[in-house]
Amino acid sequence: MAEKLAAPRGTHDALPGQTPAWLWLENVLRRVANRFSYREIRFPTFEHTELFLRGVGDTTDVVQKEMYTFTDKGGRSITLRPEGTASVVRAFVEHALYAGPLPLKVYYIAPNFRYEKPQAGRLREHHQFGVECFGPASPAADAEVIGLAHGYINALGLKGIALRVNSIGCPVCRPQYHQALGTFFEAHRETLCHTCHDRLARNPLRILDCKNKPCAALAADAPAMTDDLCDLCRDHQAGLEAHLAAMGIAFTIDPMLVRGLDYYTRTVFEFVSDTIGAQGTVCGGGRYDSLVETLGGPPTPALGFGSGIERLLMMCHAQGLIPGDTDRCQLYIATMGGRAEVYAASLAANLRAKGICAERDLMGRSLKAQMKAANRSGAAYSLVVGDDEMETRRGILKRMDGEGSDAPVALEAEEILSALESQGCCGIPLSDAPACFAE
RNA sequence: GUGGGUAUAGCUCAGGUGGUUAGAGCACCAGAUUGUGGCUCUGGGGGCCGUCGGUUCAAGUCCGAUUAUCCACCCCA
Repeated sequence: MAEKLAAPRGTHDALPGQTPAWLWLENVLRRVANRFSYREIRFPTFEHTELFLRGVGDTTDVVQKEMYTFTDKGGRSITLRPEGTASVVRAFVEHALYAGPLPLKVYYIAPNFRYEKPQAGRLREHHQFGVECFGPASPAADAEVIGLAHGYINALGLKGIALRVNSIGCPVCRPQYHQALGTFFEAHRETLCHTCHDRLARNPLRILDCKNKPCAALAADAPAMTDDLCDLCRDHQAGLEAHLAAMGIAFTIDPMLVRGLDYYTRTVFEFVSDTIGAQGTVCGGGRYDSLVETLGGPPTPALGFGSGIERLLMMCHAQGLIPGDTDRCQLYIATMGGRAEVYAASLAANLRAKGICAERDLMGRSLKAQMKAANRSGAAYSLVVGDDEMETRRGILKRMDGEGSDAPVALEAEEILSALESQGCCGIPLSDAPACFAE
């Protein structure tokens, strides 16, 4: 054998045994998004590097040291998307969706790429369910977006996830706060850690998020943003809290909550679990009222969140929430002899066209081994086609669960189909409604 | 980018202080009066013990490096 290759560091395959869990999760997410009238948006996996420099912010770690950036054959600087919001906003502006009816509500399920050191719940390619809502400035929208996240967490049955909310102000009040923070931390410069010295110069807000004990202790005494919010931000925050309370969504105000992406204004929030390791943020987002304008569109308030699919899956696994695979084979056709094998091919094809999941041996196995395979496939019924059956044109539909009685049947697709249907084993139309609308 | 743990079969792991042909369970394949699965029993295939170098008469075992992986910091989902 030739030398083996492995998937790149920090990436994972979803093997056939694991994809049912992904599909289940994605379906729940799509349905919940659908209930809130969100529509799916799709966008490229790579963008011009400048989009993220301008959108995410060039002081962020994500942009400074985690992007997969390369020059393409045309000499353009291209970057593999590190997060979804910038792409959605770009599409919103590029296609002038601001000229259409607002609010515009979109969701996506897409991979993101960041050059990080892999860890529990942290990958170099991870998948995100994200939603973005363009147009509304009202805190009702903040509450609805948070409500959507709350909605799928409930729909999945997840326990032990806490919601933390904060306001980081707006372009009017944040500069004052920055200044207040700056002077406060400047006075205690010697107790700050190395990285926080850097933060002090670039973005003192980040010091609040530092986990180093001395910094955290200092941060606890730092002036809180809530004290420096302008009236409009204060009203907005109060409105959000009132909405959340009315919706029965429990939350805590966390003055230390700061997000690492520069575009956030006012509301920021996180849904956090402490059961999946150190990387416990399962959903994070907020309002970004200036981003559309920053990326060349008209001033348009907007907000959204991103939610890590892999982290959600980890939690669902840990809490035993993932249902068994229901995509089982319905009929396994076992054959003996060349004539039967060819006939089984036509039977299987006809039944599949009628929406039955029909399986047959492709490995040239003995009848006994075929029955084993049938059992393993989870098939509800099996049908043996051998010399006798080819002679009499009749066979026996055998129930693989060993219960009830086996049914004689003529060896015609139509007859087999009606026999299956009479036992409640029905075909599924091959052009079904989209999964998110299926009940 | 910084720190710690681990690396033996497809998977989960055994292999005291170095000592002949490296093991188990699960999985896979084949049989158990030759046309019928699940349970049981029997047998089989499959490992340059992550890689390279060092110590030694002798290395899966000790030392070093390297790579991968896991966990934590940082940051984020």
